[in-house]
Amino acid sequence: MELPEATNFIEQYINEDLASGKYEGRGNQIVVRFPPEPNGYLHIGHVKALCINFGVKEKYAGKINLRMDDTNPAKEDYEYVNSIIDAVKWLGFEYDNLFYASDYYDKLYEIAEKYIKDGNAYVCDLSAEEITATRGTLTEPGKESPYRNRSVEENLKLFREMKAGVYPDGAKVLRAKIDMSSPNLNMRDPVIYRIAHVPHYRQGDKWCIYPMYDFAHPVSDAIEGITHSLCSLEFENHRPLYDWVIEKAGFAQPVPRQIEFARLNITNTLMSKRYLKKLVDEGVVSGWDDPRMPTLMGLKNRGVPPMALRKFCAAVGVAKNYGVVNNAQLDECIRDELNVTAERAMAVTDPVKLTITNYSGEEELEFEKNPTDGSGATRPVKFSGSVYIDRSDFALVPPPKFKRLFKGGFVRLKAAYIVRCDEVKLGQNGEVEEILCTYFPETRSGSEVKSDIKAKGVIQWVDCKYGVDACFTSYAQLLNDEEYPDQDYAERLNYDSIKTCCGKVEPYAAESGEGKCFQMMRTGYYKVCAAKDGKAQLSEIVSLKDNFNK
RNA sequence: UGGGGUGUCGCCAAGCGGUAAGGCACGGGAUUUUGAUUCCCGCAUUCGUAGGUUCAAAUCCUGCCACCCCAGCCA
Repeated sequence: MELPEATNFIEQYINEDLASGKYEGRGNQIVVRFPPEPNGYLHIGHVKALCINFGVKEKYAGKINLRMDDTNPAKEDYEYVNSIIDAVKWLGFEYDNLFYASDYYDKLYEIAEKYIKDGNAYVCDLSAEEITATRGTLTEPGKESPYRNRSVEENLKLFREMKAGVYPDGAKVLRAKIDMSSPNLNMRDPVIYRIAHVPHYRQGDKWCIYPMYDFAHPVSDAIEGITHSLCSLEFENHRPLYDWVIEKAGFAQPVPRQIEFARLNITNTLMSKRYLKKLVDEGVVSGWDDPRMPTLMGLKNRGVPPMALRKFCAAVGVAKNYGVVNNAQLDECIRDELNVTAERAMAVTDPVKLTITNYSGEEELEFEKNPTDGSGATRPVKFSGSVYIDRSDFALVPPPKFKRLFKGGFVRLKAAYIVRCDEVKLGQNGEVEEILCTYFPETRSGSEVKSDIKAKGVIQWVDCKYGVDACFTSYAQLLNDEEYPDQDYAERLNYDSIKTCCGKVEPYAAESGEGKCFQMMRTGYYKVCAAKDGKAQLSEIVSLKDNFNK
């Protein structure tokens, strides 16, 4: 059979498995799954697992299930399953089936009874503390439970009573009977069922015993006919148990194979659910969808295009090395995507008035919507000869290599004319108040007439007459680990992480509709938000590269 | 101190016995009505380390070192 070229070690394994012919009876179909527990919101770390799994499905024309790994009723809720589904869809991934581990509870229970009948599981009366105490240590073997050798009949009776609700939480557990002296702690008679008189968000009060991950996960994979169960590195130690569970359950070959990969880490990006929750609970952020959060809802809210996240995962690759990707790589992927998808608009965040003394009247000029998407589409932009430019685009004393405006210098007003600064009006504190310029009609943008007048730089502007008041929000970089190793993440996020300033923006951008993304020329990529207090609101997605001052 | 993993450029990451891909970052240059984009060019004689096998090793063998994971009735 024709095998696709493997681009990472997971695909190599899949190719080997395919080549071995083990899936011939199933038409060589590869089946994978993405199994989040619905106990929280998906974040950027999950995108890697998503991309890997959906990537495999795509590459091998296989199937993929979205499976809610909901075996702990105390933590799970529909709120999370809905948010997970939304996030997966937002990323543009289409799954073949939506499954719930909780739908397998009957089957799981049946297999547990089989374990008992086969002498592979027993009901243990030890308390949680006692089980911990007898588990042994890294270097010493554990001690066998005194209940380890109960008869099949007794185990069955007890287990059925557990299910019937005869015992309180913690009174008894079902344990797999494996090897208390195994060097792998996971094999020392792990608990596979616990009693929890807690209603399940989907099953209600039907159950008071719930299967543990180590039992439910492999069985769920096997039930669904998963061929490759991809998970993160910390489950490597569980693989022998994974295989044991499936083998003793008696599933027919071929059975799923677990393959582990390194999870995603990004510098200055908090990825642990626990800390993320802390930020929400302490009110450091406005919620799970705060634009500073690395949750998919947060990223979406910030204006990050889903494709940028997928490109990022592709760039990062898949391996087993523990690594931390520099967040510059993420930023670059976001820019890369926005560069071709975002329209351009002009905005000034720190306005200074520039008046052209020899211009009168007004006109409509052509402004290219996006010079990089190849469309060449333009839109009109009104010009009245009196504009706001950004304070940083003018210098009283131009630094070396300065390409923008200074007294006596020339600069092009983007899409308009080249102007020369003749005079500068200063305020009481010496700050620039107004810049007076002369414009040159023959330098009109797109003009056929050749002009000898040249300008080294091009700056953006917003017309005084038509410009709209705007509020710009930007999210500062978190303090980095090297400089502030002891700083708490919550503090880092809190520290000046939102900055706002008021300026002017073109009406085109202000009226373009909430959610639209623009590159505000040299100031960065921004998302349009709902107007507030009569002002247009623009929030930064990612800053633009700026090589000046390097 | 048991077991399971991992160590290739500042950061990710290919490589699978035949003489170090790529991306990010960085440096230089060209084009540009965004100091953006685009486009060139440069960027590990060396693969944790010490030995060994081989005509030939990042790739095979051995020892050592470093880091990560495992003692939830969480997933």
